[in-house]
Amino acid sequence: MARVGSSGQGKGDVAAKLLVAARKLLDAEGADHVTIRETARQAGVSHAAPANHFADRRALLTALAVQDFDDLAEQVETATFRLPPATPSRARAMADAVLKFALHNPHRYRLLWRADQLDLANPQLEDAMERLYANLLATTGDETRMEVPASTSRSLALWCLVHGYVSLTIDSLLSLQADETSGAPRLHAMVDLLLDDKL
Amino acid sequence: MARVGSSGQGKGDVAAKLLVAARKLLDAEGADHVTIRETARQAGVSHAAPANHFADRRALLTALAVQDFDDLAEQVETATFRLPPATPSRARAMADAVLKFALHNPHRYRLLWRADQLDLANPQLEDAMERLYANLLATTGDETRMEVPASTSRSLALWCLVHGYVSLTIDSLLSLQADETSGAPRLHAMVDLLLDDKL
DNA sequence: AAGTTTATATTGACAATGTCAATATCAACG
DNA sequence: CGTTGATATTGACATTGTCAATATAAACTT
Repeated sequence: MARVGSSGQGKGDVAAKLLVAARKLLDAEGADHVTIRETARQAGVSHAAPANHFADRRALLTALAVQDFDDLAEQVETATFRLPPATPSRARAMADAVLKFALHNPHRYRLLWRADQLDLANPQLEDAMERLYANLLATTGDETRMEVPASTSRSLALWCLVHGYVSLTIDSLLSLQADETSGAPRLHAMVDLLLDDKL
Repeated sequence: MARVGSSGQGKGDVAAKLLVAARKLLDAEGADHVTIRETARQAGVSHAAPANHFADRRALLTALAVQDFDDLAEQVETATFRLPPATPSRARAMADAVLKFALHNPHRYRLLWRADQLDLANPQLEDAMERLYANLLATTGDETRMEVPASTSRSLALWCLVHGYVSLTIDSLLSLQADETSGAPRLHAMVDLLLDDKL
């Protein structure tokens, strides 16, 4: 059984130490460089020890993604919860929060959408994703939760626009000179373009 | 020097055979399963033979991406070139073409944006990307080529919207029930939402 | 024609990885 | 005290990308 807090081991559980090590690797070099063996090395355990806490590499990456989905959801929440729903200013705040998160830690943002590397059936991941989506789709407030009305939704379009822009931006794939430092003004303008005369 | 068509070798150059094998692997299992050794095996050459034609794995994947960028650009062109610029119908046609390409071969579409796996400095890749972007950004026709005006552009917003939707769709990350078979109607509606009262 | 260069192909090796099997350790429990 | 169960370790295996050494054969030079 997993001992609680009995003997004084330096920091915490092995699982926790592994997650810390894996996160450092993710932030430094990206998901592809988060290897089980290097993570174990950084955590100071043998190369097979992680198997007791994470079934395989996918499970380890999924655990990281759960943290990051929650982190992003929280940042979006705190950036928008005070603003009135269905307003351009709230939409801009959401876009800003996502862009800021992704620019600050691109590897984390990329991991969130690497469906091939994650265990999408993981309940914790599902919950964390749902939490984020609940916030994203509540931005324009024209529908409640996951419900998609007849044709489409402003919220969905807004989210796709933001995600597309952010994804391409952090990979420098827009092939457009960025004369603006943060890129946020351009995103603001695009959000306004989508919402103009509609809110 | 590379011999031309001298001796009767079954199909074509080794480089060509490698690309064919690599493409089959890409389509079947995704970029992560396009390994140099398996590609060589499928092409019937030794595991080190590819090194003569592709410097490393990245170069092989880049060669695939060049073909796919060109392919996608061509499909967007043929789907839109007859339609009048700066019209919603042309924008919808562009969106349809991209979505169709991605749904038909998701692994190819994903590869295009895997900046970490591609050699973005490769001139052929740059050309192919530029060709695609020229088409994408000409969809709404409010600017000529790569030129980004003062604030933003409808074209850029349109492209980000389409790319975001398509990316999330092929990875089943929208977490929305798809009661529509193709997903195209929903994308149409979102495109209209962006362009309404502006064209 | 003979010799030399050059491109390309092969074999073999190395370190690294994910994962499995066998074993060891060690605390909790009967 | 002995057993059990969770966890850790070592060792092994197949696979991968890449490099070095070598072989081959065509093309070019003299």
